Amino acid sequence: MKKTSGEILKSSSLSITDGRKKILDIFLSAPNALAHQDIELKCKEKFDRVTIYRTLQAFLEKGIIHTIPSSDNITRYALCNDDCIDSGHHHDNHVHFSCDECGKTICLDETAIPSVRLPNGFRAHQINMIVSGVCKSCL
Amino acid sequence: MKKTSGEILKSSSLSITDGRKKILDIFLSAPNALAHQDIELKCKEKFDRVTIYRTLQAFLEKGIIHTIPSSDNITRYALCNDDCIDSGHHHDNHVHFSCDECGKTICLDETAIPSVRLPNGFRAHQINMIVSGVCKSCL
DNA sequence: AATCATTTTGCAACAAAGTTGCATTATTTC
DNA sequence: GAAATAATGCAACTTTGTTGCAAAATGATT
Ligand SMILES: [Mn+2]
Ligand SMILES: [Mn+2]
Ligand SMILES: [Zn+2]
Ligand SMILES: [Zn+2]
Repeated sequence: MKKTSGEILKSSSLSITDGRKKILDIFLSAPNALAHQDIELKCKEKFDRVTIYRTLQAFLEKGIIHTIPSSDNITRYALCNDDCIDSGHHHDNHVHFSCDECGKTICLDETAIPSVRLPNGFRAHQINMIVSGVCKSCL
Repeated sequence: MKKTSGEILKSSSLSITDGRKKILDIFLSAPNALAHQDIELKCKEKFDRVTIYRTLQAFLEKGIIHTIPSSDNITRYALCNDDCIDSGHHHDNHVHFSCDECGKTICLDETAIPSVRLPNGFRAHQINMIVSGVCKSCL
């Protein structure tokens, strides 16, 4: 059973506001990762740009969403799995896929990032893997 | 024997200008990846901001440098190995490391990106792996 | 349910990053 | 060296993100 936006906000001890509920609902029903601009287009007339920035910031800190690095320099956000919310720090260990055709970025939640052996002297804390190519829908 | 900036520009059929030579020299002597701002700080008084943008763009297209995706939304550039220049398309298959301490990003040229098995229906064209943590110098 | 303390929001103003058009200057070709 | 071609600097602009502050909304308390 999936949690509602209200429940997620409550369990993250964020006060429940129209803006946060709306933005979280957008994430909950989105099939792909969202950039700030995507969210702005979906609720520009309702909420200020600054509010969206601050909301995303709050969600990030609470472990509700995570960012996805990209070559095109646009920060994209996607929902975390529940563990991030509870534990307070991110451990999204899956591969991200960016489609060259449709431009969409998605979380491959089932695809774990393979381990890699670094040169001596380097200590890894976090690993990101972004694969680009053609996605399932565009093939 | 390392190529000079002039030789690299010539073999990429780019006309040789003071700006391009200077910026390429900065890359040739840099131990880490450079953001636009890093370059600007090193030659602000000499070249216009726009010229730096256009130079980086030209270097990218010619396969002289490649971009490194990052979470902090800052595009960083580093020299490609020679193959990219000759073949005309990028195939920088190494891991990138971003140090949380010193903030520097470096190419781990000797560390190949491990292969990963994607779900059915996805076709990979390019793979990026960015490891963050503590680098050799900061340990 | 009304009150009060605490957060959140919208607005304005700003800073930084990146792009485009165009006249001027530099580089290459002949 | 002259002509053709390409690169540069400047101005103007867009997009992205940040900050301070007053007004509005939320959550806790009575
Ligand atoms: Mn993800
Ligand atoms: Mn590299
Ligand atoms: Zn696609
Ligand atoms: Zn370091």
